[in-house]
Amino acid sequence: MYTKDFLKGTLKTMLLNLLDEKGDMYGYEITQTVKLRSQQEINLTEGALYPALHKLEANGFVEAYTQAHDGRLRKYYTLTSKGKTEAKKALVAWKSFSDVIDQVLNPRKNALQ
Amino acid sequence: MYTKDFLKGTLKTMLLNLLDEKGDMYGYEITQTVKLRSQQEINLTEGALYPALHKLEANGFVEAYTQAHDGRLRKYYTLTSKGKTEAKKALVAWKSFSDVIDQVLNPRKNALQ
DNA sequence: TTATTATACATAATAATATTATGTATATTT
DNA sequence: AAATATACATAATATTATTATGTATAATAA
Repeated sequence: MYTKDFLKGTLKTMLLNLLDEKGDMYGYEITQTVKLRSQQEINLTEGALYPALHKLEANGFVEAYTQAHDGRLRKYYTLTSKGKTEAKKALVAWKSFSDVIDQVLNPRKNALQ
Repeated sequence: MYTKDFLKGTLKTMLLNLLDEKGDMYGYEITQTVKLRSQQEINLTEGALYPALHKLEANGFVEAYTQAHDGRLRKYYTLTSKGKTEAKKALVAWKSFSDVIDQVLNPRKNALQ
């Protein structure tokens, strides 16, 4: 069931697929990209973002390295090969999930019930 | 932000809109309808469904009445006018949310970033 | 005939994950 | 000089899902 994975959030899917598309990114950069792409609708909070990134790392989906930039440290995340596979799976699961919800909310006319 | 409402689930949206479309329904009937329409993908659990229905009732979005049927009691839920308004709002919010997530995952080519 | 499954409701314990608040620190803009 | 932006992180709390458990009747299978 997709349900289990998605009723609780789409954060993991966004993180994995942004890294897959754009290459290495650091946390703050991710928040800005998501804000921009969502027309300011999604404002990732630190309390959600950083624990989620740490969990992806603990699961071996990403690896991290720190780099200085203008006197501040940035922690960059890279997708592992395991993470690339997971990114694709998560994307398919999201599409399936949103289709299924749409089907529940507005079933095809030929469907039963 | 849609985020706040939806990162945590689509259950409320489904409940309100099924009642809006199909008229009065009882809990078990809702689980079967959702299972059928989702091709068995979504299996609403009692621990999620009943508290969610009770909360909708507490918020004045639905009203409940009990009816006997073949020796068993069914608790039917009816949308209130407040609930109808909420159903429409929730449907629009879901569509916006899924569009926004799609936009983050696969931004239009003309978009920045 | 008995056991299992389906129907029908409900709640408690637990897990997962989000929001909010707080903390540290530097750079930039007002 | 103060406020805002950049950059990371964690703790307290809230919400909501899963899982387990409980009660009860009807229908089906062994």
